[in-house]
Amino acid sequence: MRKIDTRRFVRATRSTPREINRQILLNLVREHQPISRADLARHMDIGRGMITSLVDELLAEEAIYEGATVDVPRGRKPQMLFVRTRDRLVIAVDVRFSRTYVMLGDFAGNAVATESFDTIVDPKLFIRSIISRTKRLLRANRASGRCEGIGLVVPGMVDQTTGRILNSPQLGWRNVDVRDAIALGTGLTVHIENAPIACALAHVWLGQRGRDTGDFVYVTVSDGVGVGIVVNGQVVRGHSHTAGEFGHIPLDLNGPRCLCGNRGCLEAYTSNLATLTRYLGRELSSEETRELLRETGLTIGDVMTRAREGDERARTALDDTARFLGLGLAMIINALNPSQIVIGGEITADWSRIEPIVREMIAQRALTTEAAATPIVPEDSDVSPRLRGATALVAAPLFAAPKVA
Amino acid sequence: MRKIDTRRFVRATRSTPREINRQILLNLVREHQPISRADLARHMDIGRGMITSLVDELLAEEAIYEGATVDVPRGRKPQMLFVRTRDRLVIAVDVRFSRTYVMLGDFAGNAVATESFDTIVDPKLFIRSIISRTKRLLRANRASGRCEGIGLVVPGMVDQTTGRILNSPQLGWRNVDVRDAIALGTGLTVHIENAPIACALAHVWLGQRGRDTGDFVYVTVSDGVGVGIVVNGQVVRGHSHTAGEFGHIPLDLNGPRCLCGNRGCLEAYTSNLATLTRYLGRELSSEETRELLRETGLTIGDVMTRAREGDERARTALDDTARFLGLGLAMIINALNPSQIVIGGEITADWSRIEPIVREMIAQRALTTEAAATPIVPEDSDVSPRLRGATALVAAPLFAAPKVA
DNA sequence: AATCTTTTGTTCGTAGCAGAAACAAATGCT
DNA sequence: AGCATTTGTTTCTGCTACGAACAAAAGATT
Repeated sequence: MRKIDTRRFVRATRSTPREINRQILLNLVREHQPISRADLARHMDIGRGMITSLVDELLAEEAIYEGATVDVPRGRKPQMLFVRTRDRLVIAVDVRFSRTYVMLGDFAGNAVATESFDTIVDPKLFIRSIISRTKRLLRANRASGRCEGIGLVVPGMVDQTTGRILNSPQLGWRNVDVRDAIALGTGLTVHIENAPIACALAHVWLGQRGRDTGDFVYVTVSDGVGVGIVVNGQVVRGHSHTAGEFGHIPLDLNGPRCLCGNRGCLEAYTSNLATLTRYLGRELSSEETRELLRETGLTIGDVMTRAREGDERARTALDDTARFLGLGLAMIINALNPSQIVIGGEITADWSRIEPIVREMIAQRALTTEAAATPIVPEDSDVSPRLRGATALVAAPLFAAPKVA
Repeated sequence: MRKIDTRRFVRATRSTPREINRQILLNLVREHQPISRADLARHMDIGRGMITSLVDELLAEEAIYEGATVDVPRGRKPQMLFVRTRDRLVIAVDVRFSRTYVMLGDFAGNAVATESFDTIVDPKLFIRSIISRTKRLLRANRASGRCEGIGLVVPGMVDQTTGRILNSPQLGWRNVDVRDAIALGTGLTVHIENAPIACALAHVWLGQRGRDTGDFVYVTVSDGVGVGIVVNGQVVRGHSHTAGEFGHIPLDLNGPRCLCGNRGCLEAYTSNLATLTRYLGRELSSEETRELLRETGLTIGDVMTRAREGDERARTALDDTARFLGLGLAMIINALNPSQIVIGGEITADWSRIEPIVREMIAQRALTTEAAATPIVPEDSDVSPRLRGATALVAAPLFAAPKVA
């Protein structure tokens, strides 16, 4: 049940039913392909005549294509339909603290070409670099006419209405217009999104088909801890674009100092940085620790390897991380009761070690047995979830439900 | 942007545009009444002919009515339209731990008659009592033909699909069918909802008109601490009906024992019971404390009165409650970044004392200045928010956006 | 081999509804 | 009285969902 916002509603016109049914049909093809017109008619509980008309429209727009006919026991052989994904391309960009990754990929999230470069801190130079790299990638792969947009994933808050990056502590950017600048330079439509939200979107749109993704929470554990929330099939961005900051909810008011300035934030216990400093027996927020990490080049991967090899201190550090992560996930479960939680980040590589500890903590704090049984699944994509997110930013709007009422 | 659920979508038919526009019009009348047809045409950016046809339909159904004409500087005087609320009645029921309140009220939330009785613990007897009281109230007020349904607000988890109360610790009910039993006995449609969610719904549908209620959080501080979440204009119920349990997120893992069995839950610091036991210098979960409270009959209202009269211990107890509430609200702000937080419960009576402390804690923990400035407003209705919530359960569906796609 | 059955996909006529324009009504101003 | 202005109704047009009839394609049956 949704209230109609009387300030920004969308009135229905004569063509609204067609738009809606067209989009339903497109999504049915997406999730059931290959599928015949007759099957679509049965799924939609509608006459086959209507289907023919809608399919003709989608074929004309090249949103879908006809494949081969298929053998059936009796009657005329049905002609199968597919959505066109292979030759619809996307430039996906993942901007991180130290490096930026650029991928030319198709609508299904498959990579055609990838490259990366050290992240340029100056926004103007960064934008110029993205524009020239985009042009070069498209030329090199003869993809100029087939690219449907650029998706940009950034660590930080994004205002979707203006396309500006409001605040990215990691990059040191504040109120920077990236979207329109890149759009102007390349002539392509550009979508920007905050990283955990984009990962959640990728899970919704590029995840295994047939899965219910109406409400879930995506938790990324990397340098920080980010959360993307999906409720009622929609992403939650927050009134001032900061929803999902579970990472800065305190587990202990007297806990270790967090980079945000407060004490005892979840992130100060479970981020890769936190695990590393705990492994080193150091203070998280001190400049010396960061210096030490830079010098030694020690990564969370190293700690995980050492734990597997029997290093007791590494094991304890990881087990503690798992324990605190479990507490954090229990909070999310109590707050939002999602149908599942998806975990992304390096620590999923050792998920079989981490999961039992996480589950135990959740069992302790969850209020019902159903909530305690909330599935916690590691992200399982080969391609970077962020690059898939960037891809989804471009592809998803073409399949989304039309906004009405 | 919403994904279409290919398992339970609603296809558009020839009459879908009409349903949508009809509902938009109805909501425009609701929020702008009195309003003329010509004004509606301007608001909806549509021909006046279309409006005439839609209005005729709504008039025939008696959803709206025509009022007097109004003086305008030039031209024909417009005929004003209103939604019919006065003689559309609702039985609103608020089930609490010790007493149950029943109200016969109109669609706008105004009370016609009220009564209350000691809550009957046995579900069957309770249902029988509700049925007979409903019949009596309707007869006594000559309202039999004008009652459009029963709204029932309960403390606990409700499954909306089956209408069963899954679990209500306060009442000791588990998997009890209340909806269908009362519907059968009265011949009226019955809606049940969990209390904080219903309060949030009342705020959306019966609150001051013209306010943006697309996303906010409703926090009730009474015997426990409950939270109703509204995102994208819709209520969040959670996958197994337990969303909004911020009350059981821990502030301190070694804190006071909570009734849920864990330690340091927000509720164990800020519920009325918690404040009372802190005032008494006692342990919350012990049976003795509950016994003592029953004997002395001390309520949170008494503590607030004493604080106003200068009782130092009462002041400290309330200030501490405010401090912990501030921490809890900061968590909610970081997690969901709502456009505002509405507070309900007894402590709002002394809001001017509580607010500064709450604001200070939020300022400390919020991540951005915008988030720190999230308005925290006390519920300001004269009628019980829960009874208004029960009313909204019945009234709201008639104004909701049609489910499509 | 001809015919029947079954299933797929197309075409066509009908009817419901949005959209636009013409029309009627009501009122103040000149 | 005539004109301007605004509100509300009616009428006509055209788009599109809906349903039925039709054509096509294949195996099964006689």
